Amino acid sequence: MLIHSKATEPTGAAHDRVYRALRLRILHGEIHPGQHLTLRGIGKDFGVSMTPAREAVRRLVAEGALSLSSSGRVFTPELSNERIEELAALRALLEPELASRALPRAHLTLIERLEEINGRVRQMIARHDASGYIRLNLEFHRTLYLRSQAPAMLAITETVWLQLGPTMSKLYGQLRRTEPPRNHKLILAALKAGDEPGLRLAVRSDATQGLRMLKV
Amino acid sequence: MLIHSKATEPTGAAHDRVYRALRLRILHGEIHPGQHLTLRGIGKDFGVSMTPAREAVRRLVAEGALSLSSSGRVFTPELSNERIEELAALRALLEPELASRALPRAHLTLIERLEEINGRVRQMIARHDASGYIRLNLEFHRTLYLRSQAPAMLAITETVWLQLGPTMSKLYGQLRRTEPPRNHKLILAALKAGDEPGLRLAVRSDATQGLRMLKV
DNA sequence: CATGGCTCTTTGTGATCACGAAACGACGCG
DNA sequence: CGCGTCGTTTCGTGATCACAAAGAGCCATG
Repeated sequence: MLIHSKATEPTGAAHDRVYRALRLRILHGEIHPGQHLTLRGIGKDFGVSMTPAREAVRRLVAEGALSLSSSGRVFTPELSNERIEELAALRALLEPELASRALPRAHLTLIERLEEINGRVRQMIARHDASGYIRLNLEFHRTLYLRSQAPAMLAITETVWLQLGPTMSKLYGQLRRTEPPRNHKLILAALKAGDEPGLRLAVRSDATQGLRMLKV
Repeated sequence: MLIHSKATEPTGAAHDRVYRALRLRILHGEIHPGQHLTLRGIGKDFGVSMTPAREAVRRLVAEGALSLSSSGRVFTPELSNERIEELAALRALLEPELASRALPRAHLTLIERLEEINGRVRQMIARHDASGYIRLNLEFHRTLYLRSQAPAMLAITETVWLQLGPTMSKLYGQLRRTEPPRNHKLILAALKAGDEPGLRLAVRSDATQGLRMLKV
């Protein structure tokens, strides 16, 4: 089997393609906590052999997005209460800092883009699309934090999101009521006003509020 | 080649053994920034094939300890000024929080152990052992932070150390003067006094002071 | 009906190989 | 003497295979 391989994807190595696809599925909460994955199954899904699948999985394990049992079986971790609180504390520590660094660089075009994303967040809430809600909520935050010009800090923050991914889907899947993104409005207001303490507070609240409901 | 394999190491998979060994070498600054590594070379060093070497390298790349060029060549990254400042800011953000969480649990036996480690840090400074200094300095911090019962936060902090590893070795290799660990004494004093703001300040200073000298 | 052992299947691990691309070196031309 | 060009070597990538261990299912026995 030496032919085929890409066929549709002109860029990037196979293991990287598998990694990115799996990462998005985990980040968007499309894989349930405790669900098992097999290297041969992943390889078959993406039309590659075990080798690239193994590398992608290893990378995700290193980032905390996946766990492996003593025998090497791979699965999405089920987070304990302490772990959830700790990851929420990390978000509360990192994200206000990122937002604060983005504030002096947040011009009107950025704010308008954030408002547009926020509108789509509202749509997802209205149609009870949990996965779409998570995806657009993260896009809202990432769009803001990208302005902070702190790639290492943003990368670490994203690994925290990644670890929370499967658990968050459980939360928003259970979430029945259509709660409007109040904290997002506060974030936008603080951005417009150049209110740094208010921005930090709003971001911190937004990062921690939802996770409080996750406690078993 | 189906025989041999372990022979000396009864526990753990081969890729994990390679990963841990490489990780320590990077963390202790025994690999210079910009130095190239080859999978076949790593495999030969550890008596394994390319497969476990590749997995170990991939994992370290995921943690930011190694970089790979567009063609897949692996090397320790040379950090830019902005990157160093950002990683220092991350240390300044994370480590005071870890120390603060450890404070209520820091009993006398822990403080005595920290003082013993600190004494060995002084020895390393006296004998101009850069690698040993880095190793014991990290052990000082990790011993304290382990008490905070925040494994995810500690793990992220260690990846920050890992990214700084090769660059730190350059710093301490150039460091001629025998500077005593003043901040470590401040940390120990604050721990004994139960002085939480003082502890945060001392830890923050210790995390950022050395890195200021690294700016090119 | 529960439980223990047995076999067959599934799965991860590591070694090896073919392939293409990048790096390296030397030679020759200007 | 400098520089480009071509052949050689080195390297990463992905596929495939043998192997061991863990799982799952099943039957027999208490």
